[in-house]
Amino acid sequence: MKPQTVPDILPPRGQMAKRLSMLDAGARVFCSEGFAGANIDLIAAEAGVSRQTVYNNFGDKEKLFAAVVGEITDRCTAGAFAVLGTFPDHPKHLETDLTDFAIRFIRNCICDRDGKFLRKLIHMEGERHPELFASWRVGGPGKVWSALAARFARLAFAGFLDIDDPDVAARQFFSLIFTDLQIPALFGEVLSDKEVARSARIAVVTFLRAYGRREAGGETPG
Amino acid sequence: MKPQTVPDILPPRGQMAKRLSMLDAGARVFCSEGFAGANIDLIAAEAGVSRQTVYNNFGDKEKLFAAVVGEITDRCTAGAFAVLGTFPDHPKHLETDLTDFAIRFIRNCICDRDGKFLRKLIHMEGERHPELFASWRVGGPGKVWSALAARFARLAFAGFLDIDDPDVAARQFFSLIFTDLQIPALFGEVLSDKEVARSARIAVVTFLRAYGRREAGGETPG
DNA sequence: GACGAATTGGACAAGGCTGTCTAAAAAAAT
DNA sequence: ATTTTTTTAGACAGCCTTGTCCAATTCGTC
Repeated sequence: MKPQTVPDILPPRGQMAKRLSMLDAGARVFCSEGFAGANIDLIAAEAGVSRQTVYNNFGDKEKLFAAVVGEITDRCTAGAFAVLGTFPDHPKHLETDLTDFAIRFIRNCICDRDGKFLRKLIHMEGERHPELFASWRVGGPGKVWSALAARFARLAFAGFLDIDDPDVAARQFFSLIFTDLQIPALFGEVLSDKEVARSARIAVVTFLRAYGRREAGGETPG
Repeated sequence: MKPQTVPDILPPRGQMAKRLSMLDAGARVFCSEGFAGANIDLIAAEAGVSRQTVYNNFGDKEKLFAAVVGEITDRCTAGAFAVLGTFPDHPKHLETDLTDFAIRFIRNCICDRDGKFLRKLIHMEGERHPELFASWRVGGPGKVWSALAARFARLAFAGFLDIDDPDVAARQFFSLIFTDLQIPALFGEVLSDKEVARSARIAVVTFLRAYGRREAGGETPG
């Protein structure tokens, strides 16, 4: 063990720190001003670097934007899979565990900074430059849905749920989760933990009304 | 009957035609280029008027944008209420009638031109200029949800549904309807009638699994 | 400490856009 | 038919932005 050189990228220092700083500032400015309205000088200032450094690192505005999109989509996909790893495969109390899972998903994938950025980036440039998001579409939502569907299928197999089509159930689960978050999210409103918890709770209640086991009566098993 | 003077505004002619044309072109250009990227010359050209006419009618770019937002939000709200008027208050076959209603809603409020414009406008400027959408928020989704909740409550009272909170059920109904449309809509993809019908169908099936009457068992009553 | 790479701040040209102004033309109203 | 209003095309100033270039400076590393 020679702690002299640190080959790992644990503390992003030096060039990497600047690069991340620029991507971060780029995400902020692009999202709030739009691509055309975004000002490279402002991005450089917010990143704490000179404009020339931005051009040195990314070439031009469009390439910077593409890099920002790549960074955000990667982070969002990683975040979604991280939360997916906390799915309650062996639930003690199904409703509670699913609700907690939903809360984690909302907090880490929808209401967080990257989630907001991703939504805005897609809305801004999804139609004009779909190729920027092509890899995200197949590696992000597509895979996340499949993975969640597999978890639901396992729960159904174990007798916790009554599901015909796990893929449909997975997509509808997300949709129900987002029900009351969509409009506030559009206007950048920050949701309190209480609101998030309430949204998750009523979503899971409805989800279980639709997909919970029929024979075993609802909330009072014992 | 003196058809010499036409006080009504039935055929939008003259100034009104130009105004609508400008609002229309403005919506197209603002939505595809963003506010900062939108070019007044291009809007004027697409509207078939001179740039000066745009300035004469709306003052400046921001006022034109506000007028576009007002026009689109008004149209979307009106469209939503028009579809709401076709709700099956006395369903012959609940699932079929609700599915048809959902299809009408998708076609006329989500997948139509104004629906697309509204989503983009909100995403672009909702956070920066929430006041532009304040009246829409209370008069649009808020009222539509309430109205749909009232219809569901009536169906529940008539014994067709089993609903605890009609407001929640109404919002979740919309949410389920949009499940499979969100991402394609983001990328401007046009949905076939088949896809729309399928989305509506599986949404209504799940909705009825959650909120259909309990005692009258679903598909396998025996 | 010394070297090379990266960074900085500023100046700079080229281009685009907004918003105003004007005189001519067209449209509408009387 | 005439008068009034609206529309048009074009020119124009002012401003902002992108992207490049360059000399001076700082940073990371040996």
